[in-house]
Amino acid sequence: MATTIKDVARIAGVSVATVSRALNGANSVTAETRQKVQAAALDLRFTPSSAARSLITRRTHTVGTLLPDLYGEYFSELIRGIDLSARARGLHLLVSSSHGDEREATAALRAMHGRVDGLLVMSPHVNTESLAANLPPGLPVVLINTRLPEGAQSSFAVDNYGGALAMTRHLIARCPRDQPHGPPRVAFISGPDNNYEAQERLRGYRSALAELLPAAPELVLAGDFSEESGWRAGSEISALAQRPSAVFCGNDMMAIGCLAALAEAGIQVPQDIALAGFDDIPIARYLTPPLTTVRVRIAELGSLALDRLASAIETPGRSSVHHQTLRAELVVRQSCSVG
Amino acid sequence: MATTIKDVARIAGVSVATVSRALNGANSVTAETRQKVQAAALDLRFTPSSAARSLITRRTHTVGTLLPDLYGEYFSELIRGIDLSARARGLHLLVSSSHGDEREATAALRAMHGRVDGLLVMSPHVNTESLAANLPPGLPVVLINTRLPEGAQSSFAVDNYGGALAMTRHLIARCPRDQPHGPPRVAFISGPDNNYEAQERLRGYRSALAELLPAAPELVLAGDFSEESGWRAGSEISALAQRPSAVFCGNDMMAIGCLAALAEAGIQVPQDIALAGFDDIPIARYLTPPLTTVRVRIAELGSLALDRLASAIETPGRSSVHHQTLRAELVVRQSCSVG
DNA sequence: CCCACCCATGAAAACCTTTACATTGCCGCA
DNA sequence: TGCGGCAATGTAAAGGTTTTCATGGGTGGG
Repeated sequence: MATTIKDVARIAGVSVATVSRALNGANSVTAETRQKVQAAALDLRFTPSSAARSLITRRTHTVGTLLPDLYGEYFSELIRGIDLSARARGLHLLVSSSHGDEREATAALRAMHGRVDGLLVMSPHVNTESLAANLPPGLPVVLINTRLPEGAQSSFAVDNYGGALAMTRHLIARCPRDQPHGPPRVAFISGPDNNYEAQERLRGYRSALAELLPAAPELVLAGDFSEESGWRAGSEISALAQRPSAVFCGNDMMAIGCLAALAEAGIQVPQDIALAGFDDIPIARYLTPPLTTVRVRIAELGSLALDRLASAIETPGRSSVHHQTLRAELVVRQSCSVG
Repeated sequence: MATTIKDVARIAGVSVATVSRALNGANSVTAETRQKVQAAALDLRFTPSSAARSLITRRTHTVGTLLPDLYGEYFSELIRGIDLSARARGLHLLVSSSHGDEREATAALRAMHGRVDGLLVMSPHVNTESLAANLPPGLPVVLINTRLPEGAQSSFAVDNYGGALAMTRHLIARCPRDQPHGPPRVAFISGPDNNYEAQERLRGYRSALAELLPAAPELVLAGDFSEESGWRAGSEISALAQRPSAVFCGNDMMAIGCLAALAEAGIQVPQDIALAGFDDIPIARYLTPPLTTVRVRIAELGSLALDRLASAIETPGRSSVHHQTLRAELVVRQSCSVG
């Protein structure tokens, strides 16, 4: 460790205060003095102790992210977007993830205490109360894809409901009424029960069904957003006596698994059945067939949330809470083109 | 901010030293006193300031990771593995990525100064000298997939060379000598030039070629590990007058892009051409056709590296440097089954 | 019964930086 | 010439915790 600001002061022949001022760009320092100090600092490879600095400054220049998981391209993209904006602002990124239950999540929350200037939260296990209870009062927080709280936090969300609604409508409409296989029938592979996004997508599916096929029963298969669960659901569908005309998967990962299961069963997409996903992860367009999906600008979501958090950190007083919902747009590719 | 150790001391009616001892589990505290202190701490929602603590302890309980990028499932998996082990040890994770050049990389390196107890480095832009120059002398560092240095850092690597060698051999062997389409010919889609892993994989390809097809010229297409570059290379291959019998992609992402390009050109895999990737990312098995690839236990790689780092942090003296290479195993799926 | 020792606790130093306040020296103006 | 004021720098406090050393009281043995 060794070299501290005192060493620099000694070598440069000035006081520690002057060193601090010179290195932090304060204006009341002679050019000559500043140069002496900088030379000494460079010479000694001085790097200020961030612990000491943040002890007095009460700034860590670090933001924390609380994520439910780190698995798959969705989070990969999200973190990428967050990281992009964070680095642009000179902020460091502390990641915490995979907390299975609320106890773990609040522990993670408390652990952030004093390590971060702000928090990006995307977790099904965290609600407004537990945030208030486990975080220092003034800490800026931005929520991602959680239930819109009445509370004081800004939030960003994707229009999961609208996207799912549009996609389900599309899947119903693509199937001509007078086709030989009977009426259109759309199955839905759901995400984890406690996941807000999954719930919203399911809600969108149900709304469209109620609207366009009020008589038809819903056909929902349990999934958990993993490829494997998509595969299992796909197998179930293959075994069905009356095969649906389309399968709408709660996310792209499950669509990938489902596609594999269908292929294994000799069911062709889109000829025999249409397939759609949600998220438009980068590889979606490269599947065979390219996957119809709902585009969510995941990286942008992360970027925007971090931008918002950064500005909340910079201007602590003006807590202009605001909620933004990002549109989700239909991306029609071959996996559900009309035979 | 407010509540500090002093407040707890006042409420509990003891000194700050006793509070510190009681909360940190020191043995020389009466059960009664400890209970009083804990009650007070709980009551005031006291959380120690990590800045103050690490100022004196010289421990941050945080490890940093320097990654070249955050794009795609490879890094998603790597971080997942790292995070898994980190959380098991109560360590926090500071991620830094996407530094395009050496200047950015060293800046990121210096920024870690004092924020972390150890560093996990996987970057093409960082060498032993720049590590030594930009980090405090005693900081434990573990390298991932870099050129094995003579230096004092432990390192973990995947046997990229061996994996590529085995895969190329397999691709050559699968093609019977007396088949109508002529002799076996294996193309290789390379990764970024400055990437050590990419270089090793290319080297493995070349070795196998030199060994089994000494007369044949190599066929290397430029790629950069992204799906898109795989797609471009796939298009080039489709347009080739004399089509190779197999394409070996430097990683799975490029294989996905390449597969899409081939499909678009009406070339069937594996009937018309065999396709193989590298990494065995989770979705590889769910492609159509399922992708033959080289399995790299990516998450395990991250876990092991972090475990190593953690033990280096815990026992600073015993700097038992060691280098470990993880085997890469062939995973044969349908994308290169013999027609 | 007294003394030595140990155990629980308290007081204070140390960690390193920033910053409010004090000081010094200089210039210009009266 | 003397003084107000300003610009540059120094001094010291503050930030919250851990830890060393000191202290006090109690206990066991002589």
